[in-house]
Amino acid sequence: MPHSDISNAGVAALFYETAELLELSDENQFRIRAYRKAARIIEDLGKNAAAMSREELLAVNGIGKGIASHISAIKESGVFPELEELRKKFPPGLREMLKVEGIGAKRARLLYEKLGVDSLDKLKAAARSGEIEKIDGLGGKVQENILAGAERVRGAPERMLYWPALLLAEELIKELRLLSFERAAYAGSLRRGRETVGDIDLLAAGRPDGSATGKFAKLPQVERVLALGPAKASIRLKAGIQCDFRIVPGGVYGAALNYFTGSKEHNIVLRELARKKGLSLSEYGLCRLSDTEHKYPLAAGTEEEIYEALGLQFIPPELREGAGEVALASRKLIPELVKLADIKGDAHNHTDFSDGVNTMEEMVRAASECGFEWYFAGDHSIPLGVVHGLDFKGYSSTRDELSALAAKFPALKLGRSIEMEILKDGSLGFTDKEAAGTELVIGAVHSSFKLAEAAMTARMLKAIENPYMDAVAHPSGRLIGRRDPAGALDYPRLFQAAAGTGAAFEINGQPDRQDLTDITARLAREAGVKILLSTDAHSAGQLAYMRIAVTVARRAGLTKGDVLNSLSYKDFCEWIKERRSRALKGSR
DNA sequence: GCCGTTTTCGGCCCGACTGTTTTCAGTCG
Repeated sequence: MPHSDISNAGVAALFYETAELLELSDENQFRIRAYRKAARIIEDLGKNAAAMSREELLAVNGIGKGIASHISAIKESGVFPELEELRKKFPPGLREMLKVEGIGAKRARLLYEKLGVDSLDKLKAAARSGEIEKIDGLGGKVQENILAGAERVRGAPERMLYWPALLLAEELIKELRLLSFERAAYAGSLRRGRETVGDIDLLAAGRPDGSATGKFAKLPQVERVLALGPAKASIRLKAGIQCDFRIVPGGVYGAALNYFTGSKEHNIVLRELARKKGLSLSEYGLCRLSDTEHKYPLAAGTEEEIYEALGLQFIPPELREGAGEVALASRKLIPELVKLADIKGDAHNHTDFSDGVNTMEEMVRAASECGFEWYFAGDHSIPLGVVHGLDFKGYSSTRDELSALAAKFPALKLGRSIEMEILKDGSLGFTDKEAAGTELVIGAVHSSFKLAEAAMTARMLKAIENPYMDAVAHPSGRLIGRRDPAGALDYPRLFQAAAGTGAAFEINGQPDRQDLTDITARLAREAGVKILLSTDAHSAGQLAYMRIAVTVARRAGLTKGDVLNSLSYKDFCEWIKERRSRALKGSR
């Protein structure tokens, strides 16, 4: 029976496991790299890999004949035969051991072959009994570290949401400034704007003489020091996340920032490109191959110089995932991404009329202080009783209240939006006649998440076909780390329908939503769907979440023109009016 | 296993830190 419904995450997991077992087999490192790369590419594909044709798969950079055949075998049988063979060679416990800090493939295999260690428990026992230090090449210190590492091993590595990690990084950078580093920045996956991060990477310009890393390792935020050298410190923060801090000379700050921002895949593509030009790229700059001491860099001070010296357009950090962006940059096809300064307003948020904590006036004041040109104050609709969803009467009376605020905030154009319930059958919380009397409808699902894929897709399609559905909010319903996305929604169909009625889709900026994601937002734009960036603020302070929504949009490659928030108040209102009138004609 | 304006074979990014060694392997990012 074909298993074309196997998810991309499922396929990727098989390839990641294959890479690990090949590593234990001491296989060709480039073959291992190819599996890891393919796994990452598949994770971020957007479309279901198992449902793609061989030709489509081969067109993806990083997927060749081998991987394409493997995917087709997995689709047919549900298993990956090569992986099944590898699994027979090593006990499953060896993969557990690889999670221990300081144990890689070589040591795991060494411990297995010399001592028969094939589980975390046996590993701890071997360390305690002093057997490990007797092995050639290992010693007492290694044994000690392995024991400590084995005690700390947990399940899946914990990742922190983008927003708290960002605030933490900004706090640490303030500390670095107090240590008199003038130039310091966060890099890594945080700078690339990934929805969660596994660690925080910090960089500062200065003399790597050991005094600064030492001071950094003594900051009050530090729980434990993992490694400490003159140029680099790795620490575990009390907030429960690792932080790698690196000091580089000011002259190579740009090269270091580029290297430290990654992604690893992006760096590899850049370095390969450099090699083809007879150059070598590292955190010390772009140098001639002969200049092994990095004494005469051709570019090093800024990232811009490096991309230019490689013959590339500058690539914003959010696009540096090794997913073809370097090829685009070489043809000058990187778009001008939307930025926070382009954003003129927010349309999805809440007051204390429903489940927000601030009054309408407080929200409007906060919006005004954000420098917005316009603000559509929102609230939930019926029948969402638990959050005091408004009926049409409630919507109308609170809209009058909003109008009364206009005089107090003359610089801010105001509107009233409603986060409209999409019921189980796809109908809306308001009748069509009532919906026609609203200024902006943003539809959302808050119940019956567990419908099967077909039923959920049909429900959303019906909602999108409603001519008053102006935008669809957080379609997957996921809460990162707490609630999984609604089972495999058929996004291509939803986006096709939305392109037909002109309905927009939202990128929700709540830290644990980020929904649409970078991947689905990219698909939406390709289908011709407009995107609404939303804070979904439930308090005045949460209007800052627009920054998150913009980051997701940038990762999706969206420009100002793709995003409704960049429209002036007049144009935004015009968009709503025209969209509804077109959808009404289409629905007749 | 992937890839190609030096093509279908022979390459494939680069460096810091640690611990164990006296020049390097393993791990990590």
